[in-house]
Amino acid sequence: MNSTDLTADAANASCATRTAILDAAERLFAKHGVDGTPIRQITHEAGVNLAAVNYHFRTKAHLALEVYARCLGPINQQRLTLLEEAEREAGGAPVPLEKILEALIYPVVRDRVSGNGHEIAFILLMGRSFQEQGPEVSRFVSREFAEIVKRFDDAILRAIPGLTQEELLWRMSFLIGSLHHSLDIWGRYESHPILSIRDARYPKPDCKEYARRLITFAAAGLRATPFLP
Amino acid sequence: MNSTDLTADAANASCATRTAILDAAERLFAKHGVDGTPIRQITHEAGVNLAAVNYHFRTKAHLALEVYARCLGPINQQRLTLLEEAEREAGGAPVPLEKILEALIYPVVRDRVSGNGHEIAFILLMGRSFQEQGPEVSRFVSREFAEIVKRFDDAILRAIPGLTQEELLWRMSFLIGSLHHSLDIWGRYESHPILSIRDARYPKPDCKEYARRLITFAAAGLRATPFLP
DNA sequence: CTCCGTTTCATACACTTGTTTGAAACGCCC
DNA sequence: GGGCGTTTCAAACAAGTGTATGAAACGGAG
Repeated sequence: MNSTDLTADAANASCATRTAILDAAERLFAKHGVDGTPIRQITHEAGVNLAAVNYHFRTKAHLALEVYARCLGPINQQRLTLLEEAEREAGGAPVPLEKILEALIYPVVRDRVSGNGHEIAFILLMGRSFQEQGPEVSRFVSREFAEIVKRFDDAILRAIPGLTQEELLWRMSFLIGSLHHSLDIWGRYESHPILSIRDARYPKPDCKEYARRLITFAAAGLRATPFLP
Repeated sequence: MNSTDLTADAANASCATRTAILDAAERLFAKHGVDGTPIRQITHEAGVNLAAVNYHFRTKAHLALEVYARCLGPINQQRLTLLEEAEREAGGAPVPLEKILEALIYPVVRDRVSGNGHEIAFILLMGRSFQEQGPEVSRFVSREFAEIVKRFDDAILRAIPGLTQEELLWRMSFLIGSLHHSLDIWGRYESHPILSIRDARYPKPDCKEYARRLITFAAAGLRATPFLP
């Protein structure tokens, strides 16, 4: 009866209209943002009644929270799985940096390219979640990322001896920014305005090649010898 | 009489309430986004009447456009000035990569730290401008960036022999993403949720140190030898 | 079939949004 | 000071927003 419970609030989880709402909301949230998508558009696209969203999820914020959770969970799970796999493969030795970055980056890229079911990347809204959403969403997202950050920080610190924790903190923010922004460009490659100003156009790289480019860039940035004052 | 003219539409530019609206709008847009800030909040914060914004700027979109223009102009101007200065200093030789990045990054960082007049960085909204705003704003922003991109692309290509244009295109998107995201974190360093999950806390770096960290990271990433398949 | 909890529906409510309107106040030049 | 273009103001408008309500439809258990 605790109304602050986030998962499985009032309804029994699996339900046709419920998941239909979640799917439509995820697609529309990714395209126009949470505040930018009216509930009516969600219900229209999902083919359900307007009141359904207020019945299954108590409010729009709760809906957004569950969309975030449903999208973030599998991705972070995959990240951890890939990292542990790489650690097992490396034995006791430090995991190669490129392997770590692959585990961090690839799940969200793969999800972007019409992955397991929801075709549009919702991960792009994660970065914006701290600005647009209320403190509830922000806290949930950051809590969801807590373990990820800790595990990957440790792995990277082992892979790059001499890198301080403070320097890593900033370089991780650089890395995450690179990931989100370039993913946005990659996802809407054909129609992105900033690309049309270049004279020459190049074919859109596929998922693997894009990830490789990003990993190469990030690995070099992470390994850079810090400027000592 | 051309109503599609963007700069100096109906009013004679300088006017007390007009600039008050622009200032308040810039501050609020940066904090809550364009769609997230009602006109009433702008006029209230500016201490002017509600109808003033529709009188001086015809519509809210026009207001946003002028806010973008007023913020983007000086920053890009500074960028070009710094780059030309570095080129003059280098004679005919290629400008050192770090100098180029400094010219690209420093103006927006400096603007962020309570610069010339408007204290809050509006530059953060630039990246989002393609998602939230209509095609008018997107086209304006991308046109505004056209020269910047071309000039800096050329300079970087000269500084890093062997780097292909296609690879540079992607690495620039990585760099811009790093800049925007880390700037967001840096600006709200004390209260950012993602930072509170780390055990240890470090003092917020000052403007110079933050820029140096980013430049070190980006320079290494740009210089990375591309993975050849 | 009947009953009852669950789900769906049409409709309405209260509120906020951007924009418009017409009158009042202001600042000048003659 | 009178007249007039420019600017400000209070009030209202129409449209869209999230949410609440109560009745109708559904679907098994008795």
